[in-house]
Amino acid sequence: MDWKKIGNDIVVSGVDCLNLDLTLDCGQAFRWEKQEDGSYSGVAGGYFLNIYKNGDGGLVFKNTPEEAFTGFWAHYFDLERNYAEICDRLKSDSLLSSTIDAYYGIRILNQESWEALCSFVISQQNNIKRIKLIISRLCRAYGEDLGNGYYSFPSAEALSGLTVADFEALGTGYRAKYLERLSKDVASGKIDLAKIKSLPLEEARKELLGIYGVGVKVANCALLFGFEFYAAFPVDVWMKRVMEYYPDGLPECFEGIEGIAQQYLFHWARNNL
DNA sequence: GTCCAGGCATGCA
DNA sequence: TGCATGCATGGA
Repeated sequence: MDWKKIGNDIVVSGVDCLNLDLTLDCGQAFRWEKQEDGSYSGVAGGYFLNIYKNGDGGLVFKNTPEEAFTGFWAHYFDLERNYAEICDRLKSDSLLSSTIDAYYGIRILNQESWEALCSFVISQQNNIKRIKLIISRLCRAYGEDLGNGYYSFPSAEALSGLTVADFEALGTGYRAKYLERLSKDVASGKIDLAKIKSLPLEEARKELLGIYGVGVKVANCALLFGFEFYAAFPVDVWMKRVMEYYPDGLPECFEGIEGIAQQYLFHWARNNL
């Protein structure tokens, strides 16, 4: 991975295995929208970003300060990780072999713990389109105004004063009571997300499972997308169908990177099952 | 109108 | 421990 500043843009070359359509619109993050020119706009880490690939395959971070790129976006897009090597390894599994060829370029986005946990509590028994709708309302109502109609994901502190009725008004349905308690507990420090991130996987999962409204599926999504546990393997209604292809358990080549394998299988399931 | 979605808490055996 | 049930909402 190599990058340089061109005007106000950061242009990254040598990034293999990154398909923006597949990565930004595959149900791991809910705040990216494709623009008419094919680029993607969204917000993460309190930063607005417009991103696209240029004709040379370079990844263009438009109007992006160097410190935002090095301090946040490079890690968010997991640019330091060798996905080509990872995909080669996963392709020793026969189902993933064809799946990775078909959907090459899905990456894991390293989202902030709070946003990921909160988003996946909202995601339960819900569809991706409506998850995006609810989160968009949440950010517009309580996030920081970044201009041009973009808002940051509201902090736990910003949400800690809301009532259950306030969350219901966003369309969160029966999840409102989970969000109300979660916001207060994270804001007060009763739930320490940074500490959870520092624990071994099994202990981190146990901590998350102790949170009201967080079960196995939501915990594993949060672990994978918000706590950098690449061995977390979320199983939702789609993945349950995929699991019939692995009656003897997951193959050895998934070891340690189960979450990346899962993203390809999830995408395959949604398009083929 | 019915069914479903990146499920969970609760009650009951 | 495992299983049935209720739950809010909006799109198909």
